[in-house]
Amino acid sequence: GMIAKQMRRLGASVDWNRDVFTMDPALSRTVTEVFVRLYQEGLIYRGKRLVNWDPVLKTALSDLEVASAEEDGSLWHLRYPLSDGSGHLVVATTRPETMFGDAAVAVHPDDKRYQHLVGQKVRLPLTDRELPIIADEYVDPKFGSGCVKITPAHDFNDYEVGQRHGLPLLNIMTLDAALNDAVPPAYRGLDRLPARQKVIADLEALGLIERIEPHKLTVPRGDRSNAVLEPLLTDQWFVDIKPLAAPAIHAVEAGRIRFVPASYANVYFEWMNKIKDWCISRQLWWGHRIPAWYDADGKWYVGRSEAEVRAAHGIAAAAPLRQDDDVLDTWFSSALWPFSTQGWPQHTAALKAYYPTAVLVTGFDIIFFWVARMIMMGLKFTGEVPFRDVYIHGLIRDQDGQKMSKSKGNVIDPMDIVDGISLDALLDKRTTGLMQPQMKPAIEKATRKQFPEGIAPYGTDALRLCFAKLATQSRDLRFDMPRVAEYRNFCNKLWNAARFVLMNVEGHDATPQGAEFSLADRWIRSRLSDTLVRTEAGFTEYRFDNVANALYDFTWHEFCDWYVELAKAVLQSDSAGEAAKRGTRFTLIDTLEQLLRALHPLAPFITEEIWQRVKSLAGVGGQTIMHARYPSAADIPADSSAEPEMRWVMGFILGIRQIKGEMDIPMGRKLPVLVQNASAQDQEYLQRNLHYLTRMAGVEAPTPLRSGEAAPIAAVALLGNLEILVPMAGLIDPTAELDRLAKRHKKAEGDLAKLSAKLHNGQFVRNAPPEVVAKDQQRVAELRTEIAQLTAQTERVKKLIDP
RNA sequence: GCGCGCUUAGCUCAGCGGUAGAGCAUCACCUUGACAUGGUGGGGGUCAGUGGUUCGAUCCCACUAGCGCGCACCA
Repeated sequence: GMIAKQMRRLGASVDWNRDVFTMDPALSRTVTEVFVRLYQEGLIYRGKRLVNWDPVLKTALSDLEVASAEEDGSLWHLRYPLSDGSGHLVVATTRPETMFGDAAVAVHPDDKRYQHLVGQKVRLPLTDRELPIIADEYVDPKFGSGCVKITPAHDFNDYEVGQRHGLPLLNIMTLDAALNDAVPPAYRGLDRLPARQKVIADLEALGLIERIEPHKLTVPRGDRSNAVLEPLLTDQWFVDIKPLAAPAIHAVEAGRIRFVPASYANVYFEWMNKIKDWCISRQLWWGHRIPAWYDADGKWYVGRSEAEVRAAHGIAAAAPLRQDDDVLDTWFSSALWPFSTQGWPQHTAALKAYYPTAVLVTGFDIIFFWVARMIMMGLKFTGEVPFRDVYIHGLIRDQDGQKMSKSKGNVIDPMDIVDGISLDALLDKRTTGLMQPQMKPAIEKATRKQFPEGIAPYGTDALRLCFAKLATQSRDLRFDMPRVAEYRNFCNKLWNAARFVLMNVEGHDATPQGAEFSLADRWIRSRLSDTLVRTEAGFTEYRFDNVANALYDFTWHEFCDWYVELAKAVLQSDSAGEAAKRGTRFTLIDTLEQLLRALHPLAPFITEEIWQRVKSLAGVGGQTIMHARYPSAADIPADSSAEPEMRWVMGFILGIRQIKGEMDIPMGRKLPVLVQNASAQDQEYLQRNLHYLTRMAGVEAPTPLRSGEAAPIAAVALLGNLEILVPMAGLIDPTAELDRLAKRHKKAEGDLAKLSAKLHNGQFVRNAPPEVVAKDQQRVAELRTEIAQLTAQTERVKKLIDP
């Protein structure tokens, strides 16, 4: 329920009518059906096998649920006396307590030290048993003593050796991992660890311990209980997985399923090629029960129901049948999800429509648990892959790169970012119901430090935009609250931009027919077109970070920073005609409306809210933005003349702003400006865009310097060959201006030195593509002009200081 | 042991053969009629190290160092 609520609050647009639960009757029937079919084909079998046993949860686990970690232990070298009394063999072990389950001692067949002993016997200390000495390639002669005790019922490798040599399986443990009645009375009932102490002590007393050395060993623990697992011989159900894995491997090899990023296919192949049979039975009370029934003799029958079993095997109603108490591994039913949810085994319309799906979006941590098994089961039971693309996103970690977990107390509930949470409530949330209550003070301290005032409310859109931005190809994503704030601010920016647009369009004529479109109008459309090219590419490539960036940059740095400001020059001008104002109003509302649709998948709530007020003004119909078409670059041609002219306008404005900024001249202060060296195009651009330049740069109308007229002492901005002069009298500190010039001069000289060295290299000129060489040559020419201008300017300013 | 990933500005991360980018942080200026959750401008990087390929390497290759992950595992 909580997860469903989170999904709704996060604006997931899923079909809630199809909400189902794995243990719903329909899905349970699918589970049973699959089990029965696999059993009938011989792909599910039951048997006494060595499995990973969790002695705390008292259930079998699959290999995937085992988390191994290196821990410190000891390697005990034990003396096993030879039966003929001629001495002893030394075996090395990390598990001395399992000696009661030994069935042999093994040496390598080529090991000269022990070859002569193969076939003889040793006496197992503390017991009255004798063990054969066998030869097996499994033994590494260089490790330990080169002799290994073989305990087939308590070690996976020893099990294999035992199978090869026909050794007996001696189970010495109970389900609690205590020693059972198969061991000498003195050890019975002891847990394995106390038992180990006692065995060591007793062997020591008998002088049967050669030596003990410290040893690092990998200890398998249950991923839920953290208990040390025991390989234990129990009756379990297994899936014979290789016949299912082969087609699943092929489907990915053949490209019928594509992993994104592609490197995850290797992870998949690595596991699938070495896959082992899947233990699917669990000794838990929660889950799908195994559809197998036992008669009084312990013989089992698999079927869809007890009635079917009785009918199929002619078992009288009076004869007792007992259903298997075990349940299935939860991933067994999960593996069927793509088709169990669509009504399989019936050939439903839903199955036809929604299987396979286009994409599975998931985390890398469940590629084996879930993705691989869905592929195997999907292919097996429908003959088709369950999905075409597997998009693997990274795992959100905390600000220190730690995986979020309840026990670490570093979990952040997305709802607490959306709604905000007080420190007290957050502390409460993180410290109640802890498995390890002793962690509470540390968690409290860390939480207080990180969120001294709790978490502010940021809203769903900010969180979603932030996650999109974080969705790079990397597999760990550090969560960073300032990143959410960044997008909260973005939403605020968008909101205010929309206010501006509405304020200027509501109650005015914004129809495009017969309107005049300014340079800025044409330019912003062209930029929108380019932005949509980028969002389309981002969605296609599953690069949602690129989508978020493209929309962020367009909204903030093109639409707000430039276009809205340029639009003011038209809308607030007395000289601009109605047709021009109409063109700008239309472009404002139209661009905003398309931008909202472009942003909607990432920020569903704010875009809907604004769109409802914008749509009619933009002449767009529809009930909800959710059903509006995503805007397409194909509908908006790029404008190849507006872009360069606008770049010139921006260059002009930025040049003057830089002078003002560095000289600490308030932007509001109108400055007189002269231009020099203007080309025909510069003059044309200048004339056409005076209204933009004066407003955005905060200058009076720039006047061209007449030929022959002496330039006043001025700060200079360069735009190609054009020199923009800001007279310094009374405004600019000449020393500061010299610093500024020197800085730019140094940079230009550095660039020039690098480039000319490159161009003097004959190899470069001969081998590099001509356009690269031409570009560098042009750049060198520009730099030379710039340096000449800067040098001349520096001289002029110097004279001012020291005439 | 096998496989994979990472190392770019103080922080979090893009870029990945042809003049180093963003956000945050930082400094200066700005109560400008959408927005101070803001505006304008600035400072800040020998792109982990070494070698190779190339006219040219942050980008490709090899090795080294550090960090991390997965799988397997020597009793």
